[in-house]
Amino acid sequence: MTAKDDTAPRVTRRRARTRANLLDAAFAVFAAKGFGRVSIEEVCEAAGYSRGAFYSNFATLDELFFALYRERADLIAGQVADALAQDGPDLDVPASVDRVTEVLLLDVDWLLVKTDFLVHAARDPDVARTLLDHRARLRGAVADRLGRARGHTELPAVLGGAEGAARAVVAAYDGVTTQLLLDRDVDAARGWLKQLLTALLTDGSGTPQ
Amino acid sequence: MTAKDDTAPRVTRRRARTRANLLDAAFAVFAAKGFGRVSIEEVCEAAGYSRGAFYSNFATLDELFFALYRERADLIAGQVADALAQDGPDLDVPASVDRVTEVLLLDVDWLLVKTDFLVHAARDPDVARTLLDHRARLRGAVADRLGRARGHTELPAVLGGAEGAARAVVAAYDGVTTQLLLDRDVDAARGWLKQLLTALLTDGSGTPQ
DNA sequence: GGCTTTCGATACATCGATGTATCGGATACA
DNA sequence: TGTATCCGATACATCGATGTATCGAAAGCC
Repeated sequence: MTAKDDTAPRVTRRRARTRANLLDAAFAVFAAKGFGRVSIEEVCEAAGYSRGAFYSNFATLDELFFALYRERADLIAGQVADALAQDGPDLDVPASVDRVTEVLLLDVDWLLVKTDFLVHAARDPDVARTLLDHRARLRGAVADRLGRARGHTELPAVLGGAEGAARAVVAAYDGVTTQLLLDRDVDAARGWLKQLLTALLTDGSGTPQ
Repeated sequence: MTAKDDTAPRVTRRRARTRANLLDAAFAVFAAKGFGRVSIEEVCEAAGYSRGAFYSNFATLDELFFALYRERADLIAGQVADALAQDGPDLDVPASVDRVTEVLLLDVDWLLVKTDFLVHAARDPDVARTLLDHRARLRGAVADRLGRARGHTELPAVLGGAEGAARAVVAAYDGVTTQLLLDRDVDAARGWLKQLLTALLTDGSGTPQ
């Protein structure tokens, strides 16, 4: 009964460090070369370990990729939730759009890795389920926020309520991401996403210019 | 002077057939497994040839992929141009949206391959240039068509003219594509894209429901 | 500080994919 | 139909990546 956990390992600190180092290095390598063109060896080399360390922590490169995605996606989801929560009880659409846009289009490397993961998920129903869950959670947060937007503007009826509007927000984000991956112009993408979201959410009567 | 071409080869029919067969087989295999997980051998096996045939027609798998993308992208671009040209001198937005949506979301396999190509292009500036050119051509066709839309509705001012509206159309298409790759629901995607485009192009006063 | 457990490095065996060189058969042209 | 050319199949050499088994060393616990 002195054991704190059934499967408590005796040594954990070093292991946790190397695992985190491997994940960080993998993120950089994946972003630079693309998941499909990276070998286990390359990840280990970038992290400063040998393959022994890898196989001690992961069974396959897919497993590492999956863990990496999960980690970073949760991070971003938290940041978005924070950005949405910074409003008062009433929603200020332009301000929210600014903050969320800032968070979502912060790191091009993340968009690259995320797209690799999308390609991966598009062929594997189980992985697709995971990604769809993440997206649903994000969409839900946006819809919740929009549902409480009784303050400033009404949503366009064409989209079909807060849920539809949230889907539109996600679609706009995905669309702008695609262009950003090609031209790598983060500032243009941010401005463009703001413009799109404004057009979608304010029925054209929000910001005339 | 009897030669019809400087570099005219003496035998061409068989070669053209096998090349086309290889491209078709590669399309199917790429769609099923993803470019990053396909070997030259697999493509040849699917096409019913040996690797000798491959190396006689292509230098590398990337070269085949590039040719494949070019071929199909031109095909789709033509179909979109046709769909846009079917209107009279005045533009009927809902009808055009219907036709273009039909063409763009016809084949999920093509969307899969196209996304693989996007991932590829995102890491290679030269390839990115090619993809950006294709997109610019499509966008230009849409903008042209929208520019002549003096008939039914005015475009929302937020988007900034026909050029901006065309960018919005492409972004909506990309965004819907992302979702479609995950849930594989073509009908839902079509309906959703129509809804999005309507919301973007008609300022909310087009189709109230 | 001694002892046990775990982590990660090294070495090895294996497998698959790639690219090339060569050869037999098919194809177009006279 | 004969023939020169081209195309694609076969066989081989090579290389890189993977996975495993083993061992030395670091880390935690007493």
